[in-house]
Amino acid sequence: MIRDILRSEIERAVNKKVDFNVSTNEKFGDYSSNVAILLKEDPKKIADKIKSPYISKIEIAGPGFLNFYLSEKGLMEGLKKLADCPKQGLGQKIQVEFISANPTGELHIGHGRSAFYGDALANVLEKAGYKVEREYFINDSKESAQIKELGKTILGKGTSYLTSYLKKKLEKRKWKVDDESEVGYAIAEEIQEDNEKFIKSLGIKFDRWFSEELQLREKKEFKKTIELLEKKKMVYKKDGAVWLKTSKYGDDEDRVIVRSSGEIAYFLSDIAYHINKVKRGYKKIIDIWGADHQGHVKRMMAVKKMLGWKSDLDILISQLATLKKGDERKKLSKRKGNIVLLKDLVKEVGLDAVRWFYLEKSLSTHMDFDLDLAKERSQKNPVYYVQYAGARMNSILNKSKLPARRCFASSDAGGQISKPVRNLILKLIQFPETIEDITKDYQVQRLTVYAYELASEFSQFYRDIKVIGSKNEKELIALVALTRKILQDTLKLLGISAPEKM
RNA sequence: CUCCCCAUAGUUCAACGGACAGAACGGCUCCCUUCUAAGGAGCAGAUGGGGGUUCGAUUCCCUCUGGGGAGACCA
Repeated sequence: MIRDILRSEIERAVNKKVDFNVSTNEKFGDYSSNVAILLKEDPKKIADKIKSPYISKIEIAGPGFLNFYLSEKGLMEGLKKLADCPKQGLGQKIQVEFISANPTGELHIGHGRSAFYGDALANVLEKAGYKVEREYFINDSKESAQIKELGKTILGKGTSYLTSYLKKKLEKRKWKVDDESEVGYAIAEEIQEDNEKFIKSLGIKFDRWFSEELQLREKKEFKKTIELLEKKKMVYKKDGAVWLKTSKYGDDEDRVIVRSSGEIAYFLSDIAYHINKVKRGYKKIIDIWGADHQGHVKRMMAVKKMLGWKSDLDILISQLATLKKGDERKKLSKRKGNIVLLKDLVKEVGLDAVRWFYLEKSLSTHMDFDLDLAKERSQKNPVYYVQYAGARMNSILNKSKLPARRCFASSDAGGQISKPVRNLILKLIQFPETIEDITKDYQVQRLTVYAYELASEFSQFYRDIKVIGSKNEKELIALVALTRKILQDTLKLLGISAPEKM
């Protein structure tokens, strides 16, 4: 990346250890750095020491920033680096677990956050060179409370989860056994199957569907986990229940892992699951949980410390969506029935617009879900602006008689790079930087910002430069082809289609 | 009562501790003999209050206010 090249050029010039920035901000040169401010040195002196063929000009501005302008060679170098994107992953294994909705009903719009965010994050990490596994945990243990609850409803002894969807599923069903666990599990499997189908239709592919029942409970993993924790002397009995000393490792209090009834608590299952994951040798495990699980973060982190897990564990919390109707704000609640299914939203608004709608927001934002706005946005969504720019690129490439070469080589510039071309190149070379930034801070919405900016930059280029018939047509076609490639890559990471025509 | 998250234009959202806080939608002006006007150019409009750390704070710390979550031997 050109940013890294500039960084090392500066490092060489100052020859000191300092954690400085090299950033882009179109207002201030192509790249800019605060190195002089941090070192409290005369920026001019530092600027004079930097000699690089990639830099054509250094400006000193503001409270001592160095603003860099790339030379033609710098621009071309940046474009060359596009091919080998970032490489920080080096094939390390990362696991991303997301959605993991209970198999007791359909996915609602709250699940959409985890779904699209997790998918896009996994895509980005993959692009950055990590080996990513996407995993979905199915809470389907026959011992678990919600499966039993579901079972009760099925047997007519309760009303939990009783949606029209479930009612339809239960029509004309007769049960030979009178066992809540068994019937609950049977129906949960069917619901899960429906959900998996639906998730696939969203363009999300999981590498592993991890069943709590089959891969933990049936394999006696709960028992093994308790034994392990006992061996570590981390458990004790109180009031007939088994407790884990999580408070020793940063949790607010100790937690029950086996209830006095002998049933296991969900927390134990979660520990067993994470032990299973850790054993697989990931460099990093990323869990995306709903806001209702935020209270569990501390206890899981406590277990990580307690057992000395080697894998990094990042638990991301997706904040709740609230439903807004006019001035009224409602909590999404299954019980109150003001739940909106994700499939209905997709049906109404379209998958591309829905994905954009979700992905442009950071995970920690409390989403105010205004259904009317979402519908309105189906027509005014920025995603169409981005796609439209892509369609224009296609149109140019199709109309030109010249073949689109892969590379926009230095010689193509013909000695002079015009402003619109230059701006477009600068935006292109920010692509790997955006990927790198996201792998560090997981702020996936940067990608939608980037996509929009790239489309916008291209639209200006389109206005100013007539490609077909120009004397530089060959070079410009190569640039357009490259832009299309990067735009397609970006949309692919977001899981959004790139139509050839609109 | 304790813990966690949030508070930015009229609205929905952005902003690795950096410069003059960006977009979109909505409002107001302009631009179609030009490779797709689903486009482009421009105007108006915002960091909840008070402290602190820093050369520099939307960002970090404290506090107040206002929202939302979590606080079961439910998940």
